[in-house]
Amino acid sequence: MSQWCNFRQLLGRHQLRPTTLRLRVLEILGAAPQALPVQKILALIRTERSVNKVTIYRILGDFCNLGIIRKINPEGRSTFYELACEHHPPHPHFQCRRCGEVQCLESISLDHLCEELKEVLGPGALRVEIRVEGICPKCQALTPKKV
Amino acid sequence: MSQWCNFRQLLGRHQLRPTTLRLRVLEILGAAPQALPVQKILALIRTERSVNKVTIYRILGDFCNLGIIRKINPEGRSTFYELACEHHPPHPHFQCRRCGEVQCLESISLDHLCEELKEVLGPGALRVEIRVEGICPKCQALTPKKV
DNA sequence: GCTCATTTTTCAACTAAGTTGCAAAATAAC
DNA sequence: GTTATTTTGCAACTTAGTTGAAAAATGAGC
Ligand SMILES: [Mn+2]
Ligand SMILES: [Mn+2]
Ligand SMILES: [Zn+2]
Ligand SMILES: [Zn+2]
Repeated sequence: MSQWCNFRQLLGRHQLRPTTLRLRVLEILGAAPQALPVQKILALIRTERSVNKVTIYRILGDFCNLGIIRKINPEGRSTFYELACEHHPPHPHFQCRRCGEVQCLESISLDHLCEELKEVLGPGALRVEIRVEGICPKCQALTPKKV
Repeated sequence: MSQWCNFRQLLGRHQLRPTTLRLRVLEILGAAPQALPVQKILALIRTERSVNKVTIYRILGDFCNLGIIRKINPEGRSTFYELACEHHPPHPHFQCRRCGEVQCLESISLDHLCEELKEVLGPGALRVEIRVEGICPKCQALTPKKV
């Protein structure tokens, strides 16, 4: 998604050392066209080297607390993550019931919807997560509708 | 939430026998002013009798597949459920970062927001889940903001 | 370069939610 | 009452994520 960020600089701004793993996690999230589950991130790194899952969980947890990445809670047991840099303002997501993938609906601004919601919610609302559920085009194609 | 439904009838319509446990689950969800986590449902029933968690998971799973109840995926590891009868059309939810409770924002109609989203999504969208995150009034009161 | 303090990564063990297959119990149909 | 079907329970398992403490890597001061 974002080749535009300087990840070393980003980490520095948050007093985090630019270790190989931290940079790799950011690169992976930055290159992904969609939000990724932890397992996928782990698997990608493990094609190159060995890592302990605890390390990845801790890296993701730290990034999330600092607001560098966003955590997404989709249907199912695994959590997904995506970059939260200025090139990726918050947006709704689409999750496929078949394959479980989580697509970004970047064309839909959350700001607009949030305005409506905030009228009712007041200032207590810190974040809004919108998840649309359905069948993705890829899966639709696999099982064409019977006529 | 809903004392207005005839649960025996509801189960009958779906060819499910009106067993004590199934009715109890519906009553609990119907009486709750908010969505409940599985653990809470289990705990409530266990104040009255002994139950195996598997049974509850199966009852909730069946209800969910039949559209009798709705599953909510909040932050955290436990799933929440709520009645999905005609008295409870889909609506956004508010989840507190402190206590984790999931309140229903019934005053906000999803239909309106869905219209906007559907323009972009086409007919592939089967369901929309909106989750607002923040601090609930109860928890706000416990930790008053420092002036 | 060497020493010490701090940060990062690993390891092993654990927790908690949810699942599976099958047996026991309850219920309905005959 | 006997039998077939549905529901519930039991035990064992899976999977995502967590914990605490040790080992390894790094950085600062010398
Ligand atoms: Mn996204
Ligand atoms: Mn609700
Ligand atoms: Zn799909
Ligand atoms: Zn609260």
